[in-house]
Amino acid sequence: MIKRVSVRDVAAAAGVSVGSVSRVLNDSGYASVELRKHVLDAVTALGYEPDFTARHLRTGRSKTIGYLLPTIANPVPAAHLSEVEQLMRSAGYSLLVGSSQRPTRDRELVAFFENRRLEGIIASPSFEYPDPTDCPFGKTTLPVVIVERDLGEDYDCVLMNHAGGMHQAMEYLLALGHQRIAMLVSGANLAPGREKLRGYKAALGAAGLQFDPALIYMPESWLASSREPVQRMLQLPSPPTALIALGTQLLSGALHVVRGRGLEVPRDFSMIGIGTTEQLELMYPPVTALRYDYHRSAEVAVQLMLDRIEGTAAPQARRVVLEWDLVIGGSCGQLRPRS
Amino acid sequence: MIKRVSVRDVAAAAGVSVGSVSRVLNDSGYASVELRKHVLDAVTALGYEPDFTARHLRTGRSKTIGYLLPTIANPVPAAHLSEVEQLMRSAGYSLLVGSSQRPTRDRELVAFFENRRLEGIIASPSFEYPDPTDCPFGKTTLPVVIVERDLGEDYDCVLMNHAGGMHQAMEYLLALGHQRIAMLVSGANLAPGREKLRGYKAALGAAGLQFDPALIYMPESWLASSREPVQRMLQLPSPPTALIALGTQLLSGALHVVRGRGLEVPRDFSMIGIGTTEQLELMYPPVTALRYDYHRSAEVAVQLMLDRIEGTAAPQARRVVLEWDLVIGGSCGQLRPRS
DNA sequence: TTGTATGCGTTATCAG
DNA sequence: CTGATAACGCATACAA
Repeated sequence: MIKRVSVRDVAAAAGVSVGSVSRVLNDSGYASVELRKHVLDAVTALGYEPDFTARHLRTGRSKTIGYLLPTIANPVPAAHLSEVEQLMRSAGYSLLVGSSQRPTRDRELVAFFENRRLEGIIASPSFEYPDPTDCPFGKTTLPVVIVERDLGEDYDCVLMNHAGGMHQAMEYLLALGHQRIAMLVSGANLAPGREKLRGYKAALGAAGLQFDPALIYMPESWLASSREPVQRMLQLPSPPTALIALGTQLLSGALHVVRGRGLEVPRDFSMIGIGTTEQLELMYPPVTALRYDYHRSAEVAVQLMLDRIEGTAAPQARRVVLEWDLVIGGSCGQLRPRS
Repeated sequence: MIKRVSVRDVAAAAGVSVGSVSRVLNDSGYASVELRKHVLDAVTALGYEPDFTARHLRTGRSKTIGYLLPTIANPVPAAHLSEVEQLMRSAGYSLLVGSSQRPTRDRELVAFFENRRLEGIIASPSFEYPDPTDCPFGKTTLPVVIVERDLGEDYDCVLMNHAGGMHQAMEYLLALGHQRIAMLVSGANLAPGREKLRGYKAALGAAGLQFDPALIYMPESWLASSREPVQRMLQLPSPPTALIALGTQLLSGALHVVRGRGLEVPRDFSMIGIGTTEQLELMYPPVTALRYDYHRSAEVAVQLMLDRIEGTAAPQARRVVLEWDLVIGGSCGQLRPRS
């Protein structure tokens, strides 16, 4: 443990009291120009920087928030985390990151964040806790902002209009004449997956079409291959003529199977994918896709959190729903009669 | 600021002194069974948990380390971060994450980590600072472990044998008869890219072949498309017959161009990629690739760090170099005479 | 074996 | 306007 310069050293060097040093540095209370100068000179001379921990202990403000997510290895949440980290840092806060891996650890991490006196939690838990009494965030007094999960009306949250995004994608394909449209989405047990399925069904219903479970593939894990299920779908008596794959891996697997069967995109088969702006720019040929604006989502999450911390927010929970952009590429075509 | 239970409350409830409470909880000094029982009962009754910050201020141990990287949005470092976070947490440490984005911010983050009295820094800086006097880690007294960067002999570091990995890949292709082998690698300015180029040249030299810069594409950014450069290469008078693309995006772009020119893999053209175990499992058709064991790398980084923190490490810096596995898939074939 | 008292580095509340 | 001093919650040297 190395000796560091403290307020006392500064006070001694400046020939003033510790209280005065603190007042100058925090612009609290009064300080004559002369005294201020002495203090500031001593500060630069000694290279003094106030200690974060001591300040935290005294003021109760840790200037740190926790970010809880299932795993940082999943690139989409990781991109969100990255944005939040930047925005929070420019607002003067640090990020303590916790990956829960297992649902049971959601709870542990919240307890841990609380014990470290963080000022808030931004979370995408690995489970949605339908029973509010055993929700990990139920007892905490910390401000909580939920991202991409639906934990009910009690929490500030920012989520995407997955149903609406899917609806857009479906309407686009339906307008091109497609009627047998497959859907590949991961995370059946969470809001994003559930809502997408809802949007899918709604669009189908609005078009007066029947829902066929054989055209749906919803793995729980984001690490899942779509090759076998797509293979199966294409062997159906009445195979799909279009496919919506909301996952990079899901899309590439499907693309491979489709091409392997001699189908050409978009002539014989239409596809819609998903991705961030960066991912979509790299795809070639350009695929028609829902574009995820993780930057905007992060912005909202940070704003909700800061409003809570500063206390400028109304007491009731706020729900912000963001829309998807359907970016038209070249992977969809008019349905052609089967040969 | 809500009132929390403190040692004093526990002491009062147990009818003992604060010192005794502390001793019982930390197993330091003596404590009779009876006293211990009283304390423990009071602790559970009140739900007391020692305050992290106060303990930190008192003991000087923050039980937190900083992880510095260019951006969490890049999936490969993010996977590494994810592993480190888990391992560190089971060792009782938290991770404060900082993405530098710009090289100038490497320095800011180190200062910040120092100010918060973290116990160490695991870093993949965005620049390698050839001049040791202006290295951001030069002045810090914190233990530092460098990941996937070469900052010289003064730092503990864990890196991959990129030259060796590339050498393996080259030998494999050379043995198949290929002589014109293209190389696509990002990060020309950092150790991973630089070393891969070195391995490439070495393998070429060992085989008595000439180095041709026209077969090299080394963008600085990990977000870069390989389509145009590969297009150019295939139009050369003497085009490559094989290609090593060490990046998922680089590979998929190249694959698209190659197929677009009517070449079939592996019959007409051989390719070698890169990825984590999870990524490789999802690729289809299975591609021959260098497998990155980020788990192992994280393990080593954490061990190096813990050895430093616990002080069990020898004073001199340790350099751990890990090998790549060349996983044979189905994307490479014997060179066939040109038609 | 246990209790008391001091200090970690701040900020904040008082007098002066 | 400024200086002394008391906390914040804990660990520990020392006294009992």
